[in-house]
Amino acid sequence: MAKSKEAKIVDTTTEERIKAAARVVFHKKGYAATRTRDIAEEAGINLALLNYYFRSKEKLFDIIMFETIFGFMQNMAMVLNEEKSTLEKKVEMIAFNYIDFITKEPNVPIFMLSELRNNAGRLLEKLPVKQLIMTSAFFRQHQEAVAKGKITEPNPLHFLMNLLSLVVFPFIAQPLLQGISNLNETQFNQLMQERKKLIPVWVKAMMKAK
Amino acid sequence: MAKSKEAKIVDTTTEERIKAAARVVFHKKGYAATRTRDIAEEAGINLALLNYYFRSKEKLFDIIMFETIFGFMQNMAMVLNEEKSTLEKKVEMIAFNYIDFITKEPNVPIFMLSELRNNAGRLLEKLPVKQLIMTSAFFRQHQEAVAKGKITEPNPLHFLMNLLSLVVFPFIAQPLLQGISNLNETQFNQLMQERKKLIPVWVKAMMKAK
DNA sequence: GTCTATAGGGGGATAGAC
DNA sequence: GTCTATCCCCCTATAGAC
Repeated sequence: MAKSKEAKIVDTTTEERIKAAARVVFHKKGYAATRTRDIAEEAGINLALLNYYFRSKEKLFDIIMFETIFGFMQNMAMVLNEEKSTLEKKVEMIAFNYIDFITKEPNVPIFMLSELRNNAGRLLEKLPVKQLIMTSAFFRQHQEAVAKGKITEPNPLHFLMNLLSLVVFPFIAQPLLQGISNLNETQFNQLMQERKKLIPVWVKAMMKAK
Repeated sequence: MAKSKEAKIVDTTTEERIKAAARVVFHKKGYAATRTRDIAEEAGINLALLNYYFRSKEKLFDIIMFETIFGFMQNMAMVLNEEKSTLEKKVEMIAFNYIDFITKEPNVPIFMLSELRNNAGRLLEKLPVKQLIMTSAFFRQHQEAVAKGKITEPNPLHFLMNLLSLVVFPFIAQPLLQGISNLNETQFNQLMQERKKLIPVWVKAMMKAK
């Protein structure tokens, strides 16, 4: 077996290898800056095969984009819909799961949000995200806590925004943050690991602020 | 004077009109998806003039990118370096100024952070951002508050990340947030206006959390 | 300074051999 | 299914007239 300079994707069907390569390149560069030739090279296949399997760059992109959004939202939807766990436990789960996930896939958030900015309508219409989150146990539990006076801010969207902000934003701003501090990538990731435990504490304090 | 279909940029020098148009298009689409023809059309000039004034797409982009980052950081650096204002006042100022700024320029954060991801080194090296922020009154005041036991989290980077997260992230995630809620743009902006007053309260509570 | 016309190259997609 | 060769459009950049 020939050695390649970099670790490439092997040991699956050709179609899967192209998709895996497309995921890597699209996530890193975005749609416009990605060349189908980059994907072919990353997959270790010929350019013509890409069109043979997926017809066009755009169709391949739509598949990757859909799977990316779905994979990102699925986890959140599952956690937010757990009937048995408390609100506090859900905050812990989101912080823990997403910090681990984004550490492994640091390009996913900004990729998703950049591409959504141009095509939110087309890309989101297939996903029943709205119902899954707005009618979740998370939102119901939030309302109950507000009614009992345990949470001051009555709008659950602020609550969800705050949680996601604290978890996701540092990764998106990573280049800038490393620019103004002197952290290398390892030190930055350590900082993010710390946040797994800090964010639930902070969120609890915010909930009761007035 | 001929009427144009859309409001275009007029009443300045040609060079300024091209820059203003480039700012609009680059901010909206990013470097790769922007065509020089789009910029020329937005500026109401001929494509050749763009190269006459700026030599190349990349050179024009570098100018816009530099000015964008500088404009964004300058305000922050000023606020963080004020010797007279308290830490709490600085938090209020950042929240207030940036929510207004980003409401007017909603594409700037994701544009900046997307493009920085690929070229952080080249694009940040000209800016003395590091010293301006890491040695600021803000960081010194934070350390003093920690010493006095008024703030529990000793790392000022967490503090700055949290503040920026709460302010900036909701704008970046706007398409997704509008997708899962049913807010139109006006309602979304009202939500952001609410945050001007809420964020300082939340941050104060977080500071004392343990 | 501003335009028209065009060179030159890159990138998506396909034809056709194997 | 997979490859090589190639088409052809689009985009950046420039030449040259005015």
